[in-house]
Amino acid sequence: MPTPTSDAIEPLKVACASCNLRELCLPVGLNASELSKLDDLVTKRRSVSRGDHLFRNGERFESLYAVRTGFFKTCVNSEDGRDQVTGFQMAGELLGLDGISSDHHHCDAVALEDSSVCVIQYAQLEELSREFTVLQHSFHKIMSREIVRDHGVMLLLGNMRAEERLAAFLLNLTQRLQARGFSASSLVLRMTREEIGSYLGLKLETVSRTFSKFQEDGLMEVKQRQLRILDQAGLQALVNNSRC
Amino acid sequence: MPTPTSDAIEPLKVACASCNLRELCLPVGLNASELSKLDDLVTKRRSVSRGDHLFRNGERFESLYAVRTGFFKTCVNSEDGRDQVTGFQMAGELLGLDGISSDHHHCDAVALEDSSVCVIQYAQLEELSREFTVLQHSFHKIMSREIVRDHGVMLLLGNMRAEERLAAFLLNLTQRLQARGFSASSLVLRMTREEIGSYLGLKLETVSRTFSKFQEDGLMEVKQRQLRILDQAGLQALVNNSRC
DNA sequence: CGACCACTTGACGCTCATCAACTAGAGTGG
DNA sequence: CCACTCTAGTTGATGAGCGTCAAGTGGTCG
Repeated sequence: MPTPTSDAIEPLKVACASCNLRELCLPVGLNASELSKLDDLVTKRRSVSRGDHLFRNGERFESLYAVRTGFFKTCVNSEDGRDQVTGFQMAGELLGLDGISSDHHHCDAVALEDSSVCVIQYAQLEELSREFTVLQHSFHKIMSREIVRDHGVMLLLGNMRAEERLAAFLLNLTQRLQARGFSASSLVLRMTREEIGSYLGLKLETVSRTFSKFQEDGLMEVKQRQLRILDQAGLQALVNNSRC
Repeated sequence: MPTPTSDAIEPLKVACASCNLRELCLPVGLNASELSKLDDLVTKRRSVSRGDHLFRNGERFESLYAVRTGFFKTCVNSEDGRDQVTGFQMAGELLGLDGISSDHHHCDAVALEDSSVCVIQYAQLEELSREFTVLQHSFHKIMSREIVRDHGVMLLLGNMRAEERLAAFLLNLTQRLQARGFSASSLVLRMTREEIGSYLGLKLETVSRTFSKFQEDGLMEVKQRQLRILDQAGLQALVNNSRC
């Protein structure tokens, strides 16, 4: 149950121009004057406590959200109660793109730790991107990148075996963390085995077993959610060599 | 092997305004004057023979393609030679959205029957969509719809069993055919069992077996690629009731 | 300290992949 | 027109991989 207090809207001015995520987020490539225009659009910040929803499937779509701090998962659910995690989002990544299609969200977005997001009014974003070619183009690129990413997940779900899936997942995660200035080898998972399993099309027991196997094989150290990659090349080899 | 002659560029004028796909394709919601502007943009048509590529992974991205007639598949391939069909496209559907992310295509698009497409210069589309709000919005909706569709496939690949996957696939296919004025019950597959399997994360033998089982169960008639749906509700029930 | 939840590990069985043999239909050439 | 070939599809036998069920461990929080 989400507590209403956790979704407090902060009226604080958030300056994209001074945000350290501006090279990862929507503002990529904008010049100073364009950035200041973008700031007029991103006027609200919102805090979401761990476990709470940023938005839910079926809710009216009005805004995109850029993760400022924290960590999210998105998941779709079928009528008969099946649940599929479609992605994990960290700082600088955009949430809510699915909502554009029908003015309603098609998935749930849940904070996996206490998080804060920048609220981007979608109507205003469309307006501003008619004015600034660069913004328009980079928004399109972000949507397209999401499509490419999803196709990669389809490849993973359709073709790979459990070990390959988990290895690919870990490499993707560490790569994104590294792009944000974190260590490429040491990380703390924000999600449960079950959530990883849901994303990868596996059961939590299989995820757990595969972690144990990676540890036995000297590829990594696993202490609950504390991970240390010992052999990145080894993980990469697992992903690439389907038959070995 | 693609024959060079099959990719002939036809300089024919293609009028979106008079195209019978305008309610399914990019022009949705545009008025007469906007439609005529769009026509200035969509100046080329291209024919692609069965088996030939419309574009390939790695090629420079310059245009989107709207399927005018025919049928396509798109597939991604990993470094180690794995192949995953990411979608099947029919009349009115857009191809190439993945290319926007990096100015290069990230998948192959192959015609499954002799086909023709409208060539949409992407740079011009961006330009025009800065001018026409409606076009901008409907383009965004198309991209978002692609994301939503991909999430649906992820749910299918991550959670469903073979019968459920095939049933969901068939229902999706007939629904799209019906939207184009074809029968909801009788159809001819344009793709092989292997291509269906690749899309659904199954092997061709499993697809074949599952078709046979559906036939035994009286859900449909299967004669090679000629299908007839006998019990649509039965297929729907398969998709919805994961435990029966 | 006790309760709870995430996680681990083992035993077993189902689903689907794999391998293989066979059939049907389409295209080819004598 | 018939044999020949090629590809797509069907069907059977077998087993690997992962799901399921169950018991147990460890860390966390009230």
